[in-house]
Amino acid sequence: MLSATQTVPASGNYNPALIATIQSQVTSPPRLLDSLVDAATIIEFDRDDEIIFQGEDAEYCFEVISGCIRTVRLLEDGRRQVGEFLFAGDVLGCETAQQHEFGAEAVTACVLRRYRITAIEQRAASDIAFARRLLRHSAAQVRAARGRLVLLGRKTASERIASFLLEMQARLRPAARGTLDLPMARGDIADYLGLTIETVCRGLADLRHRGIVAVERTRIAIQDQRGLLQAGSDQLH
Amino acid sequence: MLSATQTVPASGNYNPALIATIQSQVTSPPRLLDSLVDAATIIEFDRDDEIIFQGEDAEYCFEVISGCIRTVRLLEDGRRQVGEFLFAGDVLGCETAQQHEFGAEAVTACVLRRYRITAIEQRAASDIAFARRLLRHSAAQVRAARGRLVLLGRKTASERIASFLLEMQARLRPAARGTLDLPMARGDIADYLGLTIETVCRGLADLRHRGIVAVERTRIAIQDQRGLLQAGSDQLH
DNA sequence: CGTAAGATTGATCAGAGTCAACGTACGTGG
DNA sequence: CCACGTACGTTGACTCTGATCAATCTTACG
Repeated sequence: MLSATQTVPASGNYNPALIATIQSQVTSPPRLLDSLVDAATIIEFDRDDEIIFQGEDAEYCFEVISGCIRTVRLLEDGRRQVGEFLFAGDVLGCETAQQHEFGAEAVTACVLRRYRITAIEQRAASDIAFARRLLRHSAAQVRAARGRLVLLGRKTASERIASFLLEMQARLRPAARGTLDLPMARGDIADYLGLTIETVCRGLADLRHRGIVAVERTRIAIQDQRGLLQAGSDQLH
Repeated sequence: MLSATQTVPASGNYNPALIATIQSQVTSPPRLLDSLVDAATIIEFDRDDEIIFQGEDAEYCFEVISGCIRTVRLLEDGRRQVGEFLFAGDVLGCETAQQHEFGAEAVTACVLRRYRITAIEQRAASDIAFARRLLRHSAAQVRAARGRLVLLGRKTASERIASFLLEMQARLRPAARGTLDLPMARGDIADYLGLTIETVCRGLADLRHRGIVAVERTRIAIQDQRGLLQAGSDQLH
């Protein structure tokens, strides 16, 4: 199963452009786990490799150097919910719980930096600036998850899909002007949005017919930003 | 609107039994904000009072002394999502964001202790044990919100209702043996579970017909615990 | 070039939403 | 103390969104 190849301990020479941080993290030039980088191990995974098993004891957490990860919760009968997608710069599994309640899988081939959770906890116990950075990160995670409650609880299929594209637009560095290259397949999007593959397709087709996006398999061109915003119903009351 | 009556500053003489902590918090006898109690103000609210307005600048956070609170997000067209219910001992709005992204309203008349967020941040900057307690709390919030993603994204109406009853059973001290007195109305439950009022009623009726619960308005008697667990599909893969 | 995995589209079905009527409990005021 | 009114809860009939089942198309890759 775990076909991960473990490479040399972190050499520290990563490509900063790859890890350009996004959105909320823009304010914190020293990234979340930077100060622990020397204690980390670089690990690579192939597409669909299991990075964290659902229910596994929480021993490690990971920072994404490149590639895309999904977190996943499986119900007994096979129903699947994707918790989040992670991209370069994002951190995975550092909410200290006894067990990882979501699994994590590689959406694309990816490179991660692995940290011991105990190391993080020790650092948090002695370095207050570090603890506060963790706290900020954690608060951002809370807000992100709660935002998704609205999407899953109250939005229609097309709204969910429009919101999803807006989120990806904000988080993915657009390939070309207004063009997104989605790393994940329709099934992953469906399980992220609480829909089926077919409904995701139809939702995209709907946005296409309305002239809002052009869809070419995994490549999405956003042609009407205002229309997409409107279609997403993201504005609050 | 705000018919809150502001009383004397915290006298510190609350009923500990009322605030008996639950579930995850059981491990931390010194409660989250105990050390700041002297800087807090006691505030009371009537049923349906607005405690935090959606979009309001984040200046205060609250600890529930008694009563029940709901956090709420409204979309422009009136669709509503309840983020969480809070009971005695729970803490509200201490995830430091610029604004409160959910509003908060009193489900029942309630008594709160109000803290300045700046006070919390200052304390977190100087007291590392406090910062770690905040971190634990925040991590618990992340896990709770993510658990709800599965419920909203992948569970059927009856499963959501069963899960809800199980959650309330765990969080509410049962009135009598196996009996829950729900403080919230059907509409609140519906908006918490991403359903309509009617579907909540039908779901309860369904559980009743299956001999799992007895329903009498706001009072729910759980007659078949195993059946309820099964109906909730809460076991993971 | 052939195969397989993924994406799309169509037809049909079912679960939950909507609309409407009715029941029940509680609080208020006569 | 009772009668009424209101808010909330329940149930039924019907509708509609999104799921399911099935067929076809496209692309990537061996």
